[in-house]
Amino acid sequence: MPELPEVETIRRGLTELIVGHTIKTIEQRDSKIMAVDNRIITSVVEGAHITGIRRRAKVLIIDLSSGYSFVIHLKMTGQLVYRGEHNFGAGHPNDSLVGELPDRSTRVVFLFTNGSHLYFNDQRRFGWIKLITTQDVAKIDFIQKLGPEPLDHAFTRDVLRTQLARRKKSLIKAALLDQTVVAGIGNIYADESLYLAKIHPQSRVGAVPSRTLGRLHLAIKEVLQLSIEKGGSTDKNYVNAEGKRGSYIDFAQVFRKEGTRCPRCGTIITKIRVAGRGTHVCTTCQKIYNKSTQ
DNA sequence: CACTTGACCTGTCCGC
DNA sequence: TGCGGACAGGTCAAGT
Repeated sequence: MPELPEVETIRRGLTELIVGHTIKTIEQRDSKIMAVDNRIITSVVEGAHITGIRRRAKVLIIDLSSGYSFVIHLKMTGQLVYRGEHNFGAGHPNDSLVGELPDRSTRVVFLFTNGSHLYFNDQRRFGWIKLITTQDVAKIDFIQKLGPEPLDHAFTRDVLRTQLARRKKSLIKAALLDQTVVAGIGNIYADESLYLAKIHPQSRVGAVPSRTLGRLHLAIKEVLQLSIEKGGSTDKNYVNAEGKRGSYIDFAQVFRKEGTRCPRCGTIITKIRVAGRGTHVCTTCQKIYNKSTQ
């Protein structure tokens, strides 16, 4: 479940590993994931080199010298793993979660002229890769609708308040998961941010006091920033560009912590269902705001 | 328009 | 041991 910190970690890793590389060819093994006409691959991909890698929300954008870009969404179980010409064989003594590649969940393979490979693995096949002109990336409907990047300086307390004002009747967790409100937050960081800000996920947005939303703004930034420093969170599937785990999950306060004690007050953390998602909460620390008392 | 729910997928786990 | 069903959750389509 790559969210903003995981995708950012992959972006940084791939920037080191493949920017400047020239693409020899692409192997599309699953048309549900990627279905680009081979004539287009020949004309704008083969022989092009990678000029840069960007991220918007949970989307990765790989720019090519030909004026085209790969737009990649990892969804739930997508991975982008690089293997140099010194391929890790089976039993290589590293902490890679991924064995020999390609394997049965490999959907797309990028082959570079220096003999190295980039593998797109996706167990559940929710992810996708599109190839469009670099100019058109910003015109993709999904990207156009995205809300602000939470780690940008432009994302102020007031921006969060304004964005949330459109969803006054929603449960606050549902609003945080809405990519048009704030971009890049998924289930893990929604739960962690709400815990840090001491807001119950079933609170109605319109009932949460303005200063409490200020606390939430700070919590979102803190949680995402810490996770990037820890290389993201590996629950089961996520790996970075080198196939290695992230360690943020060890720092999580509530996510997947049901049955353990709240670090702040000692209450047992419970797991409930909010907005159709498994949700972790300390019912003592996290206040529920419901009536529009404001 | 605002908001909620189900579908898309596959691997894993739990109870019988 | 095998098997059905629930569950995982990012995003979109369809529903209220």
